[in-house]
Amino acid sequence: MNIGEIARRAGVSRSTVSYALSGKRPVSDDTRRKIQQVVDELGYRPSASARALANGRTSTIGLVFPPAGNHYTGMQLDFIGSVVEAAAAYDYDVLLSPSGMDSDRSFQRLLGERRVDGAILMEIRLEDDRADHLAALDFPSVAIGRTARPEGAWWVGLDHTALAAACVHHLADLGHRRVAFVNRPEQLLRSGYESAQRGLDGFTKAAAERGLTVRTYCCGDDAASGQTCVERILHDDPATTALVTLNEAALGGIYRGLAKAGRHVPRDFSVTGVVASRWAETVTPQLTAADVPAADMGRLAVELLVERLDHPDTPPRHHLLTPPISLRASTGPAGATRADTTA
Amino acid sequence: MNIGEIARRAGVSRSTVSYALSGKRPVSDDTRRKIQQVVDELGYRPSASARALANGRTSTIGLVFPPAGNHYTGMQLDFIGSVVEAAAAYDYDVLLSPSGMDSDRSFQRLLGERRVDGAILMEIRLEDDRADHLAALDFPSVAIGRTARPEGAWWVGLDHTALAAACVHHLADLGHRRVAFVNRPEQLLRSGYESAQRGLDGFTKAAAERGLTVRTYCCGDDAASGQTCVERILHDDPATTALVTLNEAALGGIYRGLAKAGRHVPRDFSVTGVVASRWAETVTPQLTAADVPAADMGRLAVELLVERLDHPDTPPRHHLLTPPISLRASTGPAGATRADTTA
DNA sequence: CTCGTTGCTCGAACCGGTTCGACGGCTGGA
DNA sequence: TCCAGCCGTCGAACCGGTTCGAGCAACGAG
Repeated sequence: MNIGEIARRAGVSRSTVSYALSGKRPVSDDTRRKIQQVVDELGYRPSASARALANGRTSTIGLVFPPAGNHYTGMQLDFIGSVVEAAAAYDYDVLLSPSGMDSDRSFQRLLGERRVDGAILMEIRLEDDRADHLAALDFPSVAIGRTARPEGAWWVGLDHTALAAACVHHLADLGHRRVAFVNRPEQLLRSGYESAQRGLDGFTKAAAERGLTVRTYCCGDDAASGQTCVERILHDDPATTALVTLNEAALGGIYRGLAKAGRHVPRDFSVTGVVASRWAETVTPQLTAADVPAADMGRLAVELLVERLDHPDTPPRHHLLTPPISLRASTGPAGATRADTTA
Repeated sequence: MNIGEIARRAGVSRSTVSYALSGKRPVSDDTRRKIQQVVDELGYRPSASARALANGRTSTIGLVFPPAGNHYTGMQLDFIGSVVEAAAAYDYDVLLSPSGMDSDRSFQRLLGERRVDGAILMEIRLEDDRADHLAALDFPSVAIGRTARPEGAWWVGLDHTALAAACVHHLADLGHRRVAFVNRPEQLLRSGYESAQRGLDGFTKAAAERGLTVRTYCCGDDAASGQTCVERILHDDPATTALVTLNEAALGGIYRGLAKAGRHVPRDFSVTGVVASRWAETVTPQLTAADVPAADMGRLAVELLVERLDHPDTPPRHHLLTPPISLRASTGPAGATRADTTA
């Protein structure tokens, strides 16, 4: 059931079938109907590979996500879901590529073998080999997150600096003076992982502005690490009354650690951070947090990429999002525990 | 930089280059070295589309996941991650396809346009259009989950009946007599969603065996629904002392509902169910549950599919997994609340 | 009636690989 | 010395589409 078969049965040439189906040249009504009938009868669909070979477009976009071994977070799932959905709306398929490094094998497949028309990069670093590589090749791509010098690039990102700062201000406004910061794992921070770096930066600067006493911690992406981290925090400075976290996966453990230490949230201890709303609402008490609009970001990334593919000469565009803090139930005025602090 | 260019620079014919790279026919060492050198210099990689067109294999597998609009659960993320990883190990890419119905557009793209060599189906129903369709076409596919009549099919599944029963027995052994079942959303149950159906079945039968008094509930896939559901349970029968759930996403809400109602877990109320371990460990107290080995299942599915692709005439194979219940901290002997029940 | 348009359709070339049959040169045995 | 056989290479055909230039028929204008 290739195009030749259709042509034969419809009594026309292959090119006429092609034109009838693509509409790129006029075809008489009679002919078109005849062809359409044969196509419907046989359930014919043109081969994606052949079409891709002929016109150089695969109608597929690559979604490059973090190296294996990493634990996936809920946010990433939301990204993937929304990217796939948005891509489908533009008639693109999504090819998943687990990739880390520049010279990664799977990365080579995407680009070198021309499996995709463009790519969306997740989990950006401030200095990002992959992003640099793509830019050097002028390969159409959109980053979810922005590098240290995002000027000439296409991206959709979160203003992690501002978000972390907003968390600090929120806590400072409530009277908290000793605040901890629970970041993503040290390995990610050190490798220049954007949200970890900018979040830490925003936290530190805002805390300095408000004259807070702070400690910052790295924490593994799982509940057990979260619990351990809280233990360390309370051991290092028992007078701590609040924390800010970027670490979604550790959240459950953080709560558990606080409960074990006898700190009631939000009466004795406030928790806030940057987390997707779904997860903020899962924990009890529900987390007051800057909601990461993962679904929007995925959709926006696809829209930018499609635009870039359709109009190769458009100047770079981007979206920098700063979602507001959603007040839920995990933060409250400092006070109760100040007593035993001063004691 | 196509194969002709390489051939010209190496001073050989296109076919020789092809053979040198694929190794399908012997090539002299001199020639091979010369070709390899040119390939390395130019960073040549053969076009995936052209190769797919020529030899009829795309080296891509399709991962068909649930229709958009569904909320994704943590389990699904683990599946996706492990499938992608395992596929990469076999040199396959993974194409994501959001698909529900048989005649779905994106499903048509995968099969009709021959974008993939085989497919993995997630979120199987007992009567599954997609699975039937694939079977009818003899299209290589592996289901994650099994249909009502899985005989001739390839699949890797969980014995939900046995798992739910195991939860019941665990609770009954602890002395619980009035137990609730929190299922996935009603819409999923009614559409014949496998885990919801078989889980309910296993729960009901085991409860009857043990002479328990039970009520079963459907619950939306989010925290708020979980909370509401617990309220309904305690309203319908305040003497309920335990529940079994399949609903990962509602878990946080279930805990919250219990806390709001003043039931302490596990002292006054036991909770158990079928949940991926990552999520069971996130909540406090950690959930005693049958751990869904999502990562293993993804890997096994890929292995089966690859085997089926490599040996088209192998008789159908499958894996039925029955992970044990991991004892954590959310279940305990019935007792404390028996007092006010009998009162 | 003839010529120039206009509107459809056709054949051929091309995209970039793979694969098959054939062929030339070298070696070894008779 | 001659021929068989083997090894390595080549040219051509093919996979299934798209696209371009050309050709043919019908039609209106002069």
